[in-house]
Amino acid sequence: MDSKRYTDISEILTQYLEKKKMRKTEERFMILRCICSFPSHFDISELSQKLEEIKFHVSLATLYNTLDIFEDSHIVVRHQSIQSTLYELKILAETHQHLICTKCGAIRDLKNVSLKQNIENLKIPRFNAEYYALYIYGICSKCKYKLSRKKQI
Amino acid sequence: MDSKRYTDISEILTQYLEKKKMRKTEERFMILRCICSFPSHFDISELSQKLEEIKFHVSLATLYNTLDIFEDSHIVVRHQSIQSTLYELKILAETHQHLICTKCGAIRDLKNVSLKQNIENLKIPRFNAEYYALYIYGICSKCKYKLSRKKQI
DNA sequence: GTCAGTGCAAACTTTTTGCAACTAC
DNA sequence: GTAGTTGCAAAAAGTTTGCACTGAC
Repeated sequence: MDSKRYTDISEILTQYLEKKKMRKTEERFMILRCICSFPSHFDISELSQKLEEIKFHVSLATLYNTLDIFEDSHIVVRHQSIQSTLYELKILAETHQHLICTKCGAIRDLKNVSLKQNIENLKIPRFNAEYYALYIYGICSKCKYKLSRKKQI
Repeated sequence: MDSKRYTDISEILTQYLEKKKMRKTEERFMILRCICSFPSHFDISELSQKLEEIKFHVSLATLYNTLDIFEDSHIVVRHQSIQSTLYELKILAETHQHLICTKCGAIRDLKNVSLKQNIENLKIPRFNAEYYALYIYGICSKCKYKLSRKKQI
């Protein structure tokens, strides 16, 4: 687990909970610690599985509830994918754009710094932008390969 | 209903079905005709409702199946929103730049031509880009106004 | 001690599937 | 005629909710 990252982000959570007069439960911090160990996107079932692995049982209701809190406190961002909802640490999501294959649903990250700056520097009237998500849809190389083989047969 | 638009798009569907050796059923063309009458995004239940209104009953299974075909033939694009899946005619979806208020959930469209061109001209290795969606999250002017009034009280 | 937070299971929503009936070709 | 489509209902998958118990404050 990335303990440096966890230390920084847990401070954000602490301040958020204090500001909202919510309780600092063991579950909330353990879930956050677990999320910090994911290198990229994850869904509820992967998170639940990882928590079971370290013998820390949390109910589904609590996971959903906690991720709503993390989303509201801008610790994670939510991506709606075809199968289920994916989450990602916001600090990771800020550095990239998403490539989504419309055949298999796989998500890849694209890092284009100038595009990132272009979007962040947009002047939008009557709107306070906080963060963004760019999804580029298409066919990944694996599926393209499969499709081209199908045609040959 | 926009019959000019329907005439053009039904031609795309006809060619797609012939190419794939699939049947040109009444349902498929009536669903397309109905979709052409939506000015913007719609979901399955809105589409179903609109079809009932014109006394053309179609089962849910057929609607889902048909929209998969329309997506594959690039007639519609799919947006995963929090509540349910939204669809939109691809020709309407020229601007995929959405502003989403994190307080009230309102969606506004942003038209920034240079950003659009920037994204469309991206060179992405091992990925065939087809279309994109940019979601910028933040606070809309209405909610900002409400928040500022709250603080005064 | 109090009430927000949690666990569990049931409920709910959206989407998919199996199968019989139908129809475009 | 036949195989692709459709309708219907049941099933599956993901998420939310109700309620009793627990523990942070």
